[in-house]
Amino acid sequence: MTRKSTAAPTMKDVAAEAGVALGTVSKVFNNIPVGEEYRARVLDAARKLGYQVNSYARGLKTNKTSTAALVWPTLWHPFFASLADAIVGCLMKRGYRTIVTITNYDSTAEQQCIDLVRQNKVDGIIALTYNPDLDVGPDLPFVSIDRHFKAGVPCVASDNFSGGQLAAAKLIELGCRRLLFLRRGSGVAGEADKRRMGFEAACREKEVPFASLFLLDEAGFAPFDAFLASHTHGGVFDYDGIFCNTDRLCYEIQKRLEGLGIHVPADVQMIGYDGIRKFDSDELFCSTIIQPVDQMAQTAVDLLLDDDRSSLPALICLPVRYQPGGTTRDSV
Amino acid sequence: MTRKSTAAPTMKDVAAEAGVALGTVSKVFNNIPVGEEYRARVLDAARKLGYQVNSYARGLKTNKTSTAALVWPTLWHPFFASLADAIVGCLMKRGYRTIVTITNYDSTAEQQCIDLVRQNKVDGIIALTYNPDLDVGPDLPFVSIDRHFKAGVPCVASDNFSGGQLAAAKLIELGCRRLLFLRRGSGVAGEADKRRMGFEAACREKEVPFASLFLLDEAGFAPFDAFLASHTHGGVFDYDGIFCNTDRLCYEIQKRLEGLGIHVPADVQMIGYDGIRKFDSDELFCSTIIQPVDQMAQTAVDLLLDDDRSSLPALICLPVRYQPGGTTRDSV
DNA sequence: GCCCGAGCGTGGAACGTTTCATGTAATTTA
DNA sequence: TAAATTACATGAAACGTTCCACGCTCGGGC
Repeated sequence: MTRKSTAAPTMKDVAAEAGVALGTVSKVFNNIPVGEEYRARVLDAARKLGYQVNSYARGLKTNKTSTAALVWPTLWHPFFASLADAIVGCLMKRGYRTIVTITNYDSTAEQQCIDLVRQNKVDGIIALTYNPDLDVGPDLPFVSIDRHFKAGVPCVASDNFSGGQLAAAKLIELGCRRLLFLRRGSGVAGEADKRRMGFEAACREKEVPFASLFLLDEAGFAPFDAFLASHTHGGVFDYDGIFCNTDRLCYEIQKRLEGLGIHVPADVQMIGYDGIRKFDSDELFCSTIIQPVDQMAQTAVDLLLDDDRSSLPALICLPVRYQPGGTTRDSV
Repeated sequence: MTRKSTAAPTMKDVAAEAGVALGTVSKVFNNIPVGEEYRARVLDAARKLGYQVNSYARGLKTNKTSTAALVWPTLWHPFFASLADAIVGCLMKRGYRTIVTITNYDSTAEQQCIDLVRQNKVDGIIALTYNPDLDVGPDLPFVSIDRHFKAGVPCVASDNFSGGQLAAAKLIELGCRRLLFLRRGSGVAGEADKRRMGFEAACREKEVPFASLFLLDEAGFAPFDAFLASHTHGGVFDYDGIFCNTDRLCYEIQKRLEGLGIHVPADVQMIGYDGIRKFDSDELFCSTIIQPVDQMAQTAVDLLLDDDRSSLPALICLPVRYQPGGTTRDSV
């Protein structure tokens, strides 16, 4: 009787059952060449005993865990959820499991999650964070999504600048004469603000008048309402094209405009950013700049797992595309 | 020189640095009483060296991993995403990390994921699956969401039967004279079909005529279109109330009806099921029966982690509630 | 027919913890 | 004051792997 029947069988049990040495069993489960005769005996014994490799013992010994961690703001929001889904899928395809931690957009929680998963000896971390001076620690592959750190941390993002340009160009092409950019938050650094910069660059180039408005979180929609009031003359809003830096904001602003009797896209045309779809159908919430979610996920995973981490790019911008979705006059 | 400076420090290093025995360091990190003097020395040394417990060594020794696994169909769909988000949050609060695996609704993948995470020595599994005869294996806490297995596997679900009753009662209360139930798929066993059973029970009780229609996946909307055609007389659809077993289906059917010039809620009132919201705002897609997502998550986690697994309930039904969302005439 | 090398299975050390039996010093009891 | 008891730090064994040095066997070359 090698061990109590309730405990999980170990390699030692398999070795005894198969009549081979411990090292031979190990080789079989690591795909290291072993005589056919032996391999068969080991596999039979393993099947008979219901043996499974203990990944904790393996992780202790090898310092490799086949586990990556995701440090994520939320799974609630469809954009983050779809990106998380794609990343988990890519990691699974490469034989990695994924530990998911959720920060709720909180800087402190972000640091805690990173410390926590580091302690867990994961092989790498993919994070989407808001804390600009996060300590990602040494010696562990780290890929950031959509946030560009100073340190040697590679960042995968959609081409925000081009996306902003594209949105402005589309609105102009569709006949708008005066454009408005809207976003939440205040930071003018980092990836997020490149959408505005691209937008403004395109407006300047085409000599179309524009304004940019930041909606601070604490102020709600008050700044927008004020802007709307002060730029409405004779019941007509001066601006006939709006680019919002997320689909969500676009949707909210649209509802606000409709509530005031301003029709979209008849009176004002609008474009959002992200490419969020209703349920998992094809239908968009608004005309939008679509982020290449699958490609971003694939790129992030490749960057995280691939060997040559000595020469990592600082920033990878992936191409975006425009698609009409009901808030512009090109919608079918 | 205790060890190369590039490798992570171990308890042995901390013990040497603090001038105490290995066992003492272990006690400190397990909150086992230790003299104040010693505790302080150990904590100082650990801080100085940047020591962190190696959870793989600990897991190997204790056979406890502080890790749970989620076997999930997708993170794409907002209902599943929000439930996953809530579960991960509950687990984090209790000091557990979560490994997420994604099955894409595939029965084979479901079994593979379960085998995979079992091999990983997780402390428990929470799953939302479609394969009715999944082998969940022995000796590992397992909680199923929304799917009731035969075996001793506890299931957490919303009160589907009451939800169906509630939907029918609401439609009748709002003036509907003839009701239709719609769902995808075919299985008449399990939790999913209880929504129909509750619906039909309420219709019978109140003596309101009704029909139930199953939309097989391969047939698309053809069965519905046929039903619609054969029950439309003089341009008027016989049925003035529809209960769909998901918000998604409700939304799709609504669009289909509107496309045919049948107005919701003026001509037909509709109620869905799930309580999905647009983005993370409060706005619903349709009038709906809301599942108590947070409570389901909390219950599942409690069930998974709490000690007394000898007397587990087979099924826990959590209360649902109705909320108008634009597809019924009680919407504001 | 002998020797050398290739090929391959063997057994043990090591990974970083936890835990338990052991030993020592401090405190209490008669 | 001596013995008994408590309190607590100690160090080694064990958890289930991986991996390397070792040694056995077999075959080819001269």
